[in-house]
Amino acid sequence: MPASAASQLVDPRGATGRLLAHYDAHARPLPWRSPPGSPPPHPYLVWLSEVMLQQTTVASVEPRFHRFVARWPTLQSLAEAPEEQIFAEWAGLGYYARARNLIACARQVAERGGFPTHEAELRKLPGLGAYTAAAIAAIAFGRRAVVIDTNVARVIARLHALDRPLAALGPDIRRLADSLTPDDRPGDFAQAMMDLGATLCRPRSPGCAACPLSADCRAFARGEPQRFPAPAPKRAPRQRFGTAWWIERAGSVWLVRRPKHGLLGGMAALPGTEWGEQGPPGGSGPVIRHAFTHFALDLRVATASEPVGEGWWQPVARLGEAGLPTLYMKAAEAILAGRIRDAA
DNA sequence: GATGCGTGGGC
DNA sequence: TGCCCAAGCAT
Repeated sequence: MPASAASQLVDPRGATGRLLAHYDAHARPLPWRSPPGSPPPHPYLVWLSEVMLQQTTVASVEPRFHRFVARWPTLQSLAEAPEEQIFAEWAGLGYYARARNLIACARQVAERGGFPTHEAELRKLPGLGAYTAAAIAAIAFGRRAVVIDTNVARVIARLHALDRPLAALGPDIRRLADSLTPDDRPGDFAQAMMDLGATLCRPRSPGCAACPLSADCRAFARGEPQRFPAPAPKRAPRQRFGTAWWIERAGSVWLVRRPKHGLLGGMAALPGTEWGEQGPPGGSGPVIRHAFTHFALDLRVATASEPVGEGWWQPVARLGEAGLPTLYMKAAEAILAGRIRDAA
């Protein structure tokens, strides 16, 4: 790929060199990362961490990554693990399609005897999109790949003072990121850009005084770098209502598994009604308020006596092992907290 | 290109 | 408290 006209605006080698020097001195030590300039981590660890990090913060991922690796130290062990155990280990991390794709990907890769080492082949695996395929190619295999996540996109938008929303900047961001990406150390470069976005070039209150790219940055030169790029337009929040059933016998509660696809797909759950726009539902029992990305849910947790649908009895004392998503953990906690209050 | 898909933390 | 945001992907 030839250097684009953008290289007249930002000197690729100069800016890239300053960025990598800053990374060599300030790279955050992370459990899935090897120090700058050293051999890369095992592709299994790069893949696992990258999938966990999709739309999820480092702070949330760290403890979960340790647990996953302790339980399934190799790709082969993960590929052979029962699905329910993997779902349970993922519970609370969110975006559960990632767990489904993780399982499918592990099995495919085990079958073929290892990860492909080129971006285009990685891109075909379940759960690996443009970002993750490029990140694994660069970080695990040292391939030159244009790695663009939300951090990189924001850094690029500020370097060039692009003030439209990121959704409208895709092709521009890609071209400019390409022109900045070096042939050497592409993995370190990608991680350096992401570190920069996470620690200095933050969405709000960017730390330009310590930034190795401030001399290259048009947004900095204009002042108010936090104005770039423009925020995404907001969507009107929606409200839904539903009822879940707490069915308990002899110290166990009746759980079901949600359908494979859609919201919380494949995860353990309390049985309940569909969630609709009409409400709030009648009946008695605590109401849980839970904010999903695209709607808010008021869920009444009502007690019932007869098991509903296919499911299993889960001992209440071991509810934590059931792998319930956060919504249902909150529902269970509301029931159990009410019980403690009643006893007092 | 837009929409559906979780959750926790920061301010 | 409410809002914004996070190492995105699939359709």
